[in-house]
Amino acid sequence: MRAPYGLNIIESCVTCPDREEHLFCNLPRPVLQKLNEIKATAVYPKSAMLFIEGQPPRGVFVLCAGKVKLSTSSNEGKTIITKLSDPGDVLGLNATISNRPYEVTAEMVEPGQANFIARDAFLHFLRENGEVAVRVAEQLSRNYYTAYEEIKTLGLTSSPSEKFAKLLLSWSPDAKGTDLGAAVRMTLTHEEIAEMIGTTRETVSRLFSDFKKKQLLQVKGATLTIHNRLKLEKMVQS
Amino acid sequence: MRAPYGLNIIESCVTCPDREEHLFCNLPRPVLQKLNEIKATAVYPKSAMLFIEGQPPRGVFVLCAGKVKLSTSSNEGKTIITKLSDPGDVLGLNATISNRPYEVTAEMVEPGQANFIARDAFLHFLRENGEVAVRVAEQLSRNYYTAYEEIKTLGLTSSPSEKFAKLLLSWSPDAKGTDLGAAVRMTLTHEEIAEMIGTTRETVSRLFSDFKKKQLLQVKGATLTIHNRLKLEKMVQS
DNA sequence: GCCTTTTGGTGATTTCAATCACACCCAGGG
DNA sequence: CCCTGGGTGTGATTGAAATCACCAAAAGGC
Repeated sequence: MRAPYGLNIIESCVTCPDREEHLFCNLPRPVLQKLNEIKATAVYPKSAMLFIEGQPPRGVFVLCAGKVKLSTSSNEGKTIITKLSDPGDVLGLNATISNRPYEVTAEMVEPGQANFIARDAFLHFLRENGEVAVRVAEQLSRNYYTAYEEIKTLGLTSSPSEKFAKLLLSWSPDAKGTDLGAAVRMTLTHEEIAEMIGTTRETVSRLFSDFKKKQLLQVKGATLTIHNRLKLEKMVQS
Repeated sequence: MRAPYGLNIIESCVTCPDREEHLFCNLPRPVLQKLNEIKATAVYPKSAMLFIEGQPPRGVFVLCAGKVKLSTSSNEGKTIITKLSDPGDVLGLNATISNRPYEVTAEMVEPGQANFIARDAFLHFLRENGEVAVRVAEQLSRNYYTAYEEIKTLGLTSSPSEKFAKLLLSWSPDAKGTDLGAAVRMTLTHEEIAEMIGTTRETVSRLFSDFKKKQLLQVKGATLTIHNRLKLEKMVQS
């Protein structure tokens, strides 16, 4: 069973930007073949939910194309976005491994495609393929580190401006330590940015104004360019 | 090589309160025997540091006795306490598995004892003992969930009073949903509580006053008793 | 026991972001 | 074309917690 426009695990891996980061990249062909047998590919429109926080874990989703927003909400309606996932990411891994409810909601923010692997088949596959199990452990460990970074940001970063600077820097990981202006395509609304740094829409609006005034960045349509990366770096404490 | 006062992995496990939670409990004797061969037991005084945030991972520590405080600091001196570990917990696991620097500082808050297993020996041991590797994956997954809970608390819980209520509830996990007063021994200073819920010492002081006034709790020496658990539960949102 | 140090209590003041309240822009649909 | 609605900019007001500034109480050290 082939994916609608030819994207499946094998092919998506060919284009992985950073192969060691991805669970199923650089596996021997026969193993990939087995993976292809147990996966089911589907296309998702914008705003489709792959899974919702609290649901029992059905299995994992390997994102092939599109962007996914991972978020949690309090029952009062406040929402935090914890991660934006790109193609290659494996979603729902923790819940599937530990058989606990999904801890986040995964929603497509750009239409795309994902391979679904049901829990039973996935666990069975892991048991048969030790090397993949090791990768899963490594991936879990990475997830943990990401979560820990988030804790440090939320717990130790005091001001919204600092968190905002941190976020901007995370968007232009290249040109680290240099003063070169990096251009990033920004698809998020101010509301969503607010949910990423734990503040309000209005504050994000004001932050954009301030940062523009301070010559730190520039916005033209959906393109955000960062001038003065060094100043931004000086703003983040830890 | 026996531990100074007879506590080693095998014996500490006999007293595990919740065995499935612990990495090395209920393993077959020969496996435990191998573990005993590669471990080194040491006694630590109060305030001893097992490891410090940022250090390269030397290995894991299995806590046998005492209490350990895990914390992170910003370079501005602000500190958050992310966890208090009890006997049976494995410390430094993530760093050791993924060969990244320790992400936290582990400091004894009560004098105690721990078994140290050096990284190389530990990884070798895991490779030889698949069943333990699986437990490691499960433990990593649990660590992730704990971290995620922390994120939810930090990101979605607005007021200090709510976080304080949450913390108090986490201290009396028994009598869930009942109105029975639970007594807890409290060894933390207000300063440390502040570091756990991300607020200031003064605010914690005021919270204690408020909660006493509202008949929610009572403090006598180091013993804290919680009345009105139900009201506390109503205070926490998610 | 006394003296130092750490910890805890509480008022007064300040500050910074949330909230409220609009007004504006611009894209898409009928 | 206008009209609707989501997204955005910005002032005014408010409020809750940080900060500052003490003092009191307890815990150790000798």
